[in-house]
Amino acid sequence: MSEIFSKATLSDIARELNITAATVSRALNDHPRIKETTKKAVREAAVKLNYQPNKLASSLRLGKSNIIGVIIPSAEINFFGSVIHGIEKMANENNYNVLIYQTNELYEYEKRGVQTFLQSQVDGILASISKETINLDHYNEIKKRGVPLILFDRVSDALDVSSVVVDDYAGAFAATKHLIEQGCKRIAHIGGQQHVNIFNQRLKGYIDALNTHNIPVNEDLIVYGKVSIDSGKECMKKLLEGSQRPDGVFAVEDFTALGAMQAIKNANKKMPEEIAIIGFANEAFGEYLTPSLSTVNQQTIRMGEEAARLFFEGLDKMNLYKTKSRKLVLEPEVICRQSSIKFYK
Amino acid sequence: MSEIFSKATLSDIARELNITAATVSRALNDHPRIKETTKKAVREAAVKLNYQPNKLASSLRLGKSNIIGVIIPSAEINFFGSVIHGIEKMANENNYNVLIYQTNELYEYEKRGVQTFLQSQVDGILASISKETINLDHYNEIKKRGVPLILFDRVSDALDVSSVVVDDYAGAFAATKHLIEQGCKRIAHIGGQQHVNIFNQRLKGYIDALNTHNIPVNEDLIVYGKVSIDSGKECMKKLLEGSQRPDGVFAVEDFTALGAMQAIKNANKKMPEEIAIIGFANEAFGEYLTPSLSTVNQQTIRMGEEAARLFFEGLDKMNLYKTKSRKLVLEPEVICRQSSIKFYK
DNA sequence: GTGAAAGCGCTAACAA
DNA sequence: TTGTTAGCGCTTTCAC
Repeated sequence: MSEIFSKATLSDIARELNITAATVSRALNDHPRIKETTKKAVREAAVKLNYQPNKLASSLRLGKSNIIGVIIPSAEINFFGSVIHGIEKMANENNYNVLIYQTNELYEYEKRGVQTFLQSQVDGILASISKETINLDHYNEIKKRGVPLILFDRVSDALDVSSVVVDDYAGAFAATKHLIEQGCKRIAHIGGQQHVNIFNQRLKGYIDALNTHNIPVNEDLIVYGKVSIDSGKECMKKLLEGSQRPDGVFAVEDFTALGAMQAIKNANKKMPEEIAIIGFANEAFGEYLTPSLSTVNQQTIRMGEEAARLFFEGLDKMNLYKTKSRKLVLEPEVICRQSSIKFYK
Repeated sequence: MSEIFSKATLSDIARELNITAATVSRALNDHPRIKETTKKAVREAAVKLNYQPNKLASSLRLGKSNIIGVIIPSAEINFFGSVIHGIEKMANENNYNVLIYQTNELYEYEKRGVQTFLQSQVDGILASISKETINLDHYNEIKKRGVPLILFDRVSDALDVSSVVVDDYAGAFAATKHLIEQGCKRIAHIGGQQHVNIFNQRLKGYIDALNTHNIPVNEDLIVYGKVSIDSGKECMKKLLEGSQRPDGVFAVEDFTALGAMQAIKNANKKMPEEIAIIGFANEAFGEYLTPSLSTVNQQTIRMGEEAARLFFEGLDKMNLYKTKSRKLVLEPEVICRQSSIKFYK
């Protein structure tokens, strides 16, 4: 392989045709005042020389990279994979690229991600705040620099930026109501870290659903875990050993529900007859458990699309931060499966 | 909010301190021949002005972007999420960033992804070939431009590049052998598209395991599907309706196995007593099915790490393509769960 | 319709 | 130890 790796530039094409780089640039960008014949010649030379535009150079010149930075807690969580799918779909349609940064739910990584994105001159940042994060200075830094910021799913009211969330409160309310309708009398809740907004909202939805249906809220039926399979198992064990044996469980999300189901099986309780259970998030595995897991669908792809849409709309308006920030709330829906259906209508 | 969004540059710092931008650049990069006091002053001014380096400019100048482009079929597949995790880990350690492009298993998107990456001046591309792809010109283009290319998982022997794969043949052999050891006599295989290398290898491993153990290969026990839950269900139905009722099934991957399990349940057959089953890939859900699904672990995170490592090693050698391409083969291991264990030792 | 020239922000060779 | 200068590849204003 003796050939030298030659990357052709605008000037190479220009030299080939005895014109200037400026003309070549205009021709390739389909500038109206360039002769058709010139454009044709340029395009042909570009193909011949195997020209690929250097986006770095163009971005530097234009002050615009056509890159969206996306910060997510983990690419291994199905939910975020789906959201990214939605974001990429919109990005592709608008000729944008997507850079992804995983925080592994760690504050330090999140800070690094923000910094990396700012240095890479991304045109906007879409982010979902990690569980560990409490200090939000790095996000304020983004705003301060005039870089559009949109939050999705894990948002914070302390930041005045546009965001897309699922109505966790409504979803939790509906899930709890569903259990009530199935005849459950002692409905427990396995919650998550309460400083995380969405988990707190789900707790509230649960409580209000009980109140609305005149079922007393029993503190002994509420336990808080760390949002994982193991934690779900632990929490459920506690509930089963408590004095108030629940006949229904609303788990803060599906992995927690999964752990709880294992604990219930270990205790030889029947689902849904003795204990009905419902999760949240519609993770892929839920459909295939035995019994299949009822859950709440969050419209993940749509969330990604909407987050990207908010970003692009902000671009159109020239400056996102000049207009009032918008909060988009997607309506979740209960998915009834075997784990919660006691009565067949 | 009246403040102008001002992005400080090297010259801004220079002006502040009455020195030149070159010195500032050197100071921030900790150049040895810069006075300590100067460095200190520069760093302080940088903080004061809230300076963030413009990586675009630096990359353009250096001809090096410190970005690795990763092409994957889908971020929603857990497997690839894990691999990315491994890649990002290595990338972070080496001060690299990761750009991700999803092909959705489509050839056209894959081509676009490659082009986008080349234009973005990524320093290297790690890719997993989509199912639909047959023409490989776009990958050859990467090589031709002297950009390092490493393939992982879905590789092609037609491309002479370094790669990381799991030994699919060995994994399939071990999985089939496991079923034989459990006493299965009529072991079926639900395969995938045979032009996809890994699926073909798994078929071969299955056949050779049977041969090695003197079990005749029965064509009626081999069916080919499209690698999905529904397809797995369909294929299993066919097998159950056939004349050669299998007492063991090796499915080409876990989703296929999942579909097959549903078909088996629908037919009221007992697992593993009447039909034992094992999948491939160790998807997250397998552990939580009833019965839990035996499968083959592919060491996904490790795969990402090794792919990235191959890239960085190539960098050290100045030019990846000057040295012979390396094929790294990770050894998979059978994970025995309830779906396949007939005898407890 | 095209050319000339300048500059985006950074770094490196060469000078001093 | 620091300054001067040039240039990475592209786009755009101003000129003709």
